[in-house]
Amino acid sequence: MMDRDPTQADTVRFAIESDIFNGQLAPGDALEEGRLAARFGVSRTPVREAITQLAQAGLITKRAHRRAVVAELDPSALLELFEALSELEGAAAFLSTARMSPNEKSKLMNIHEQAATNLRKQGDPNDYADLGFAFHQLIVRGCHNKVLIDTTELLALRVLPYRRFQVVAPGRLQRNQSDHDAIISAIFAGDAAAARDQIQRHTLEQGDALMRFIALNKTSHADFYPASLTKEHSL
Amino acid sequence: MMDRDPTQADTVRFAIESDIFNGQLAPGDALEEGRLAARFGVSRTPVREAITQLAQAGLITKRAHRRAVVAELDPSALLELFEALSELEGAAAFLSTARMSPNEKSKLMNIHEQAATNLRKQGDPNDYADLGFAFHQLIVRGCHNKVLIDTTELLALRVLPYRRFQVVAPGRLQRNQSDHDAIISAIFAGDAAAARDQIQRHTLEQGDALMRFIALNKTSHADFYPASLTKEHSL
DNA sequence: TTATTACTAATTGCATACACTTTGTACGCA
DNA sequence: TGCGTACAAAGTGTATGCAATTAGTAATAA
Repeated sequence: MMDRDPTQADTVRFAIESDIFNGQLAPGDALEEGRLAARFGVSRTPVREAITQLAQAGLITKRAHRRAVVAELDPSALLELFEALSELEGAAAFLSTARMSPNEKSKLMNIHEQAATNLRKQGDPNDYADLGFAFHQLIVRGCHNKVLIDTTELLALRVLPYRRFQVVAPGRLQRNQSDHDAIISAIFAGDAAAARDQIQRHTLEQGDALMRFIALNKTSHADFYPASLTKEHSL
Repeated sequence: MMDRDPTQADTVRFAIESDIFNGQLAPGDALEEGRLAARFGVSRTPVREAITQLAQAGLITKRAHRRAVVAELDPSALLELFEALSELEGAAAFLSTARMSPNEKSKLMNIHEQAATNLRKQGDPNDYADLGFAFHQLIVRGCHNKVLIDTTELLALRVLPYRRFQVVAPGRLQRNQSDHDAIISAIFAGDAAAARDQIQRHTLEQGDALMRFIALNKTSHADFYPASLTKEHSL
């Protein structure tokens, strides 16, 4: 949508996105055009435009004459989101199995092994999460279908604000890693159907876990937002 | 996104959408904020907002300092779009097989039979096209997953401007109808996997036909836009 | 004639102003 | 005290104006 020569609306939009993914802005938080305008040193016009775009993308909820808020997903909405995402990722994986270049495949394997190492050496769980994100992203992008990629990543973005809820339950990471094992095996074996089924089940389970965790912890969202979440997620 | 109390931007947005789907606005046509504002009797502000939203939805292409144009899809982009759409519809059909209510199923069958009658009696092809659209829509909505439905319909919208290109090649409608036969049979038989495969192949073939037709007729788009296309497509 | 350049007109991006809607608060009443 | 109402403060939706950029046009050179 935006090209070179980013307009101020693009800049503001990106800044707000970052805030949402960083947790500076939590689901349910209100977005006031005036304050944002002041904060970014622009008028309300480009801020409004940015908000409109984010609303269209589903990251923000906007109703006429009411202030925009960062989209809040109740458990059932989260479930739907993950169900749809799992289908999209499954479709992408199916296509990627045949379409990924050797270079893309080796990148994927590389990420996967880095993750394994991180796990073995009990590295930073945040790093592990980032590697997992990259893993999924590489598979999705491997399908070489821009529409499918954009659509999938748009949905993936919508769960990102909830990522910090990710439970680090005992054995969860190992389970994740062995899931990834199965996925990567299917891809390298050229078994597209298996790749689809594996990643679909995997993503669905991730969603299930997250959903249940949130459902069980209905306390104010703010409690779960640690002040220090510095890592920027590349989009 | 919009609720009751539609704002002027919503009104304008809807009007532009209609123009695009009616063919008043063809792919490649420029959208001037000033003229649109004058035409709708509002200022440029709500027009800009409407355009921003449509751009985000993919119906319009917008670059900084250049005027917005109705999105143009080259054959390869169309192919990608249909590939993604076929996966989405396939996923929806898979879920719908188990989730459609008896009432929804009977509605679907009803539409299908109306289409059969239209075909047998050589009715208006436009009516047949509308029934086909409704057929797909009912299946998609039958999955009861709002995210998946919205995502799928968003992509379906993006091909709508090209719908008038639809070839009425000999036997094409019969083929379409027998495809639908197979799909509906799978759904009523409760065979989710078959429903998925059938609708996926079907949608992919529709896209292929359209794509090839457009590729073979590279003349100015305007040639293919008959003046009389009065039917409004319900969204 | 065709291509290139300079210039003008049209158009976009943004700031500002204002009316209308909503939200927060204090008051009055039960 | 609790609830509803009225008023005040804040915020959103839209109109308008202006500067920066693009698009159209005419003049010039090849």
